[in-house]
Amino acid sequence: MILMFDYCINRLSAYTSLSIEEKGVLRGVVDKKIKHCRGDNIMLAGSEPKSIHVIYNGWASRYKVLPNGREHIVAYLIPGDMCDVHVTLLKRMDHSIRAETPLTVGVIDGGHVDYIMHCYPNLAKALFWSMLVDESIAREWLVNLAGRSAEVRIANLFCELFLRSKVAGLTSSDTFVMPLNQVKISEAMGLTSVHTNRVIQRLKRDKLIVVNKQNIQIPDFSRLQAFADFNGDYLHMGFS
Amino acid sequence: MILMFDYCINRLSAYTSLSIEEKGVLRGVVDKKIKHCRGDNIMLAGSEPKSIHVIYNGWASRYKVLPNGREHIVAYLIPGDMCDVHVTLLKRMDHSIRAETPLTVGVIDGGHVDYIMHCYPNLAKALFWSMLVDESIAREWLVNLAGRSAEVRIANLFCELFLRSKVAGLTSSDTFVMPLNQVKISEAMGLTSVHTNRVIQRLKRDKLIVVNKQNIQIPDFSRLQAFADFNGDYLHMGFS
DNA sequence: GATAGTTTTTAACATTAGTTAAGAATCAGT
DNA sequence: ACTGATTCTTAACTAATGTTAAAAACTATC
Repeated sequence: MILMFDYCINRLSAYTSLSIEEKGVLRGVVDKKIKHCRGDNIMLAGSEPKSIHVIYNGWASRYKVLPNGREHIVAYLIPGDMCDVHVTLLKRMDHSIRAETPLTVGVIDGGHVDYIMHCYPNLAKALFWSMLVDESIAREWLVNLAGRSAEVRIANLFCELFLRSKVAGLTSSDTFVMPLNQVKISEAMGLTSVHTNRVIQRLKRDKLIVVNKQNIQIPDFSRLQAFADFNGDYLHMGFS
Repeated sequence: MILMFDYCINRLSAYTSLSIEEKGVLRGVVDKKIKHCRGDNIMLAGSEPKSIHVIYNGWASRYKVLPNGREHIVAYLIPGDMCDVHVTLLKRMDHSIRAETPLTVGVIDGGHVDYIMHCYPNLAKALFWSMLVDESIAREWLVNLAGRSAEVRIANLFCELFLRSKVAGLTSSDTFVMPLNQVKISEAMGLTSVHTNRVIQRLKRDKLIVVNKQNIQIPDFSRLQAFADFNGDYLHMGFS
């Protein structure tokens, strides 16, 4: 359980190396852990959270609801990701966050956030950096939705999720865990679940991915990367 | 010319009221003005800019190039917007920025940025806030691309651009200036220019917008808003 | 190992948006 | 006012993705 925070530390370390002290501070400011069931909202659009949340395990999504009732996922959150650092400045959530699997989050409340921001400038920068990487990912998703066919788009998503999982320390060799079903993929990719299914079948048939329950193996990353027109620069984690 | 910076100050004022001193500091840190021709790159993906840029007049776009040569616009920048505050943390640009009209930018170089960040915490927060609003806009664009039909999508864009122009102080009553052609709209909306044209004709025919050269009049904003399924919360500027 | 719930798969058909290419209208510079 | 360049518009045709609904394959639980 002590290791829970390490996914987050791994991720921030892609930006800057954290001192033993800084890592200790990060672990120390977590006030409590909360467990959520799949489907629970961690945070609702319009709310004004006073604390920030770090995902220990499980996946979550940022999503918005359209008037026709359809829900659109604008980001996936994996272990180590922080949910809402931006509320230090934006006051109100402009989207909701939901647990997409059973999930545990660490809660760092407002006072502790302020403490980090004032006393640990290097940590503060790392937190802002992680927000900006989220922004960069959103921009790449825009290109993905606007300019790539369904097949290339989904292949691109798998490349991203594999690398993000890898940086967090969640992969074993060429395999990562993708605990979301095809409906959730379709809600993020702007496709129907039927079409998402057609596309994933083709990716499997062409051995670009090998799926075994929730484990996705990428037998040849560079082949998938080429097919997907994927360039990892936007993750700002030192990939070409 | 002294008033050039006011669009930016207007925008930041939607977040926090700036003191006379702070406004003076912002104006004072601008080292030089640069004029760009339409089509000029202000900043290239992969570069490591040391200064930040504020748009005085004219419009720009953030864009990425796909291997097939197609260019995708991921954000429009209007007078008062800052191009690249995030390079204080992200080092490399993950996208390019281009002047889409003749354009003047103010340049604030690195030293001055550091000075603001250290000595004017309120200003520093305002700059970070503007980045986070950009991120929020990117998320809304994701929903727009993934979940709305071409007609509603473009209507939504016009709502956004009208309100952003209004906050910057660029509108006169119900009219704003949209200096980009239909090709540029299509590059942002993930549509072909032919289809963009079809859609804009329908919006004009239904009097949701009235176009006169580069002036776009919105005779009944609430009607356009309803058609567009637009909710301005994501702009974080106090709209419902 | 039977049952209910969830997720994936299939199929037939409908619709939106893309493609290509050409013509009309508008604009900028002389 | 004339010319060339740009932008907008139209048309006929194509392709990608959406829609609906039902069946099959899993998964978890008793």
